[in-house]
Amino acid sequence: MKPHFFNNYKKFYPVEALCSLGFSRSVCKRCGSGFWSVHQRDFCDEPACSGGYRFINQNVAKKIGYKEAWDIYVDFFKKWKYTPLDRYPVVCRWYDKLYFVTAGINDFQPYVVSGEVPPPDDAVLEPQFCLRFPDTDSVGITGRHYTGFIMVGQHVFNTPKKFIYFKEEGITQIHEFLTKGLGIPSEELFFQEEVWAGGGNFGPCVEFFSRGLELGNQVYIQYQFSPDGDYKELSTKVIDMGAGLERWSWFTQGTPMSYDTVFPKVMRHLYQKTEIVPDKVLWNKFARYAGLLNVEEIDDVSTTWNAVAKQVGVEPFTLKAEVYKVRALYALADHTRTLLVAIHDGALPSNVGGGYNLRNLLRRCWSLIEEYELDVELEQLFKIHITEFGDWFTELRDYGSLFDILEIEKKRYNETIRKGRELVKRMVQRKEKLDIDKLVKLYDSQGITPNILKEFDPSIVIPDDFYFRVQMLHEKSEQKREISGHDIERIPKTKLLFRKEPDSKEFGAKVLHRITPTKIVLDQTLFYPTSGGQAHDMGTIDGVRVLDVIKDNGVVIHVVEKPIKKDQVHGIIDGERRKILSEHHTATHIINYAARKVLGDHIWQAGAEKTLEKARLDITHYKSLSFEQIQEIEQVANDVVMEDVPILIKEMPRNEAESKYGMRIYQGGAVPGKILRIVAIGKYDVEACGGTYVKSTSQVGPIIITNSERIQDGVVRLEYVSGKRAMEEIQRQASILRELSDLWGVSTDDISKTANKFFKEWKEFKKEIARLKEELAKSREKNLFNNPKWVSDNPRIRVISENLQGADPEELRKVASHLIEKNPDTVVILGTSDSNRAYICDASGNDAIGLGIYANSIVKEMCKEIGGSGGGTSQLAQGGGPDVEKLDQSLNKGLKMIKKQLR
RNA sequence: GGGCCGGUAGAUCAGGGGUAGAUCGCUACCUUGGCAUGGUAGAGGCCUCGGGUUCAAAUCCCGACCGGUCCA
Repeated sequence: MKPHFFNNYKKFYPVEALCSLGFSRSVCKRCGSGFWSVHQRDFCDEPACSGGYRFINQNVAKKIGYKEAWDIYVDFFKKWKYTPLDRYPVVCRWYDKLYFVTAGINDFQPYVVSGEVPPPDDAVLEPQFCLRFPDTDSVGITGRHYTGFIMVGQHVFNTPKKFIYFKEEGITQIHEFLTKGLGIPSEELFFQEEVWAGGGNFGPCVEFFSRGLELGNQVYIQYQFSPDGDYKELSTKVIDMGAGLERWSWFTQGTPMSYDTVFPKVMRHLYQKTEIVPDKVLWNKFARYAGLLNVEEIDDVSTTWNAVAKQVGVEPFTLKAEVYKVRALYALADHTRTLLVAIHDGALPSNVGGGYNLRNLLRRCWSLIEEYELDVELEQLFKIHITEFGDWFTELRDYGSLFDILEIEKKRYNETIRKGRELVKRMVQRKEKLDIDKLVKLYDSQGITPNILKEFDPSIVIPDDFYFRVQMLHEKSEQKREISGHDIERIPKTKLLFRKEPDSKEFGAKVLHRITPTKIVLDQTLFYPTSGGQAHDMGTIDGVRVLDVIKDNGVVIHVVEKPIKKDQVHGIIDGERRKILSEHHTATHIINYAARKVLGDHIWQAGAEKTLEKARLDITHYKSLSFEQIQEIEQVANDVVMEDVPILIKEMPRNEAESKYGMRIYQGGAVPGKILRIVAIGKYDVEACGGTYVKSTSQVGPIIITNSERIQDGVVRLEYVSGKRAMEEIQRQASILRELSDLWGVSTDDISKTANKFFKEWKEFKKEIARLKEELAKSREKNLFNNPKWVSDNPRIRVISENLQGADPEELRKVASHLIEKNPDTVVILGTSDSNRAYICDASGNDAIGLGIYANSIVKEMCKEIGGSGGGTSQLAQGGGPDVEKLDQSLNKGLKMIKKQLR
């Protein structure tokens, strides 16, 4: 696509505006891109083409602070009627393709960009905090990379009906802001032609640079990829300008790295606590080339380091040591800010999904502290960010369970490291071979890093492609997803009668389409289809049972038991079933509120299901719930029930709902459409949801939490029942108790005391039995020893053989092993049996073994006699078989074998 | 979402079809004026649970539960 845009640049880029601003086009002699500048030049302004950052320690423009730059920006765009918005949460709940917001435009994907939902305003600006985990290794080195940063947005939404601004206006406005707002002289600006693609859309894009630093880029989203690889023009055309706010203040201040201008308080604290003082002269020299060290974009990192070191005029080793040391501080400052915002917005560190990125980041902080032996407390950094960054984004002051979460994460981290160390220590002690495959396996399954291995065995060689090998372990073909194959494109959306008439049970409708004879689509329906975790309604259509109800693209499909011929039909829904489902759904919202109240604001819905039997809600939480917490949630939920809070359902425009209730309304995930259906339980819980509900909380009846489990790291599942099902549950539990109390003849209050007593007694009896068996064995031993079946003369071997009826296999073993322990010249053959199986145990004393009498080979032969098999060691062997009546015969056989061996 | 690893004494872990172990901790006794320590003896186990294979399962297989870890 790039060559196409390049060759037809007049068609795709804002050529007219750039010309009238005094810019002319050149082609970079190094990278071949088209770019625009006031004075002609051979190279574009990419750091690699133009020789690095050339604003360090320079005064290109007047000095501007971090937030100040945003304020100037908002102020500047006012005259073009741009509306500034609040930031969206970084946890991207409205767009299920992403865990986190990675660019400002994500705020409006997918429904605004696709045209399905109107934008908050025609032209908007927003300071969107974005997360970029792939940049982790560049943080603190290139000066411009962050794992969490503010992307300043300029978004204009042009619809076929209304044109606002597009390429020419957009670039003119940006030019004016850069020159007059930030005060950068026009001849210091470079506009480079690029192509951007994302989220199924693409379009031309102009990146703007000054002195080797990209200050932002403006995308003109105007095309959409088709499934067949082709593309088509979008009806809605969008300006998507994004710029890292961090870079603006950095550019004007010219400090070596941007971090010092973004969170100066945090940096000051870090310098003070660690007593690390960056070498000013070195950093000023280094910073100019720092931008070239973006590990994501260069193939050979060490060559680049060598080149940079040469430019700076020091040994690569010295440069790296100094840069990495200070980088640790920059990384700590960046990572903690990222974590603060992400956790505040509802994400949790865990081992799945986006949570894994957060845990990685957190653990990287601790390992940096350890590696450089820094006297830094992470909690303190968070606190300073809360003051410093929270001064702007005041919501961050409500940090909720943050410090709890950190404490638990720290414990987990320490535990993992400790376990890893001990495991490696043992392996090294045991002199186990630690080949490459083993190292990779250790890291993959136990998280044991090569560093830990080196601690215990410095001779271990870690291959350069270590992490590549880890990835190879995970390479597997992706599972294909099933796609619903209903041909319903041309059928009109079904009118959902249950929305307007939640209490109706019967309706008339027309059959619009028969997908199969038993899968029918009506023009309207009262049947609630399975959606939003709520199970479907059941009932009849013209007397034929409805088995399933599915929704596909707004069309409701009724699966019926047998074909219905008529075109005009009458439907009846099962009111009792609907009632229970509505109760369970309402209870779910109440439980969600109760969990949030008891556990904290980090609680979000992570999934839900409401069936006839029970309901369940998965919530985001960082550890298993205690029984007390479960009971407290149950209590709070039932308080809401008893308060008899009316449930209000109203439809309202998405923008209005978002601004009135915030992003909390998206508990169930993405909800498409311009109009949202808002379900409010008083002041307790407000959600955008399409389910069915009762009229007020008291109709839910008692709510009983029946179970809670941690279904994965960071997600806890609550299972509960309400109304009629709750009554059944209470009675079920009562009858279990009743059964027990009847059985044991104690009152229900004493059940646990009695169970305790029984368990203790059981343990005591078990020990007593073991002791008695031991005693019995001893007396048998004496008896048996004194009555050998046969004693050979020379060498002298005592053979003891007996059928010990009534003994169990374990007793045989005890007796036999004791006898040979004390008397090495003894061979023991014992048997016993129960109603369907005979058991044999042989033991051979050391003297006997020396004469070739092996217990295991004798047992094997003996067991053949009784139709079974056996084995063991030459000293002690056991076996058995089903032919009980042949036991004596088998014992004789054993005796014969020994006699034969001794002859 | 997918893969991998683990669950054995109060704690940390060996063992890996055939007699349940080590270290620390615990209890008692000895040593001492007392403590630290040292010595001796002992208590402490539903080998997570449920199925299966087997003459025999802590051990092998399947499933559940609990935990850990890596990757997208």
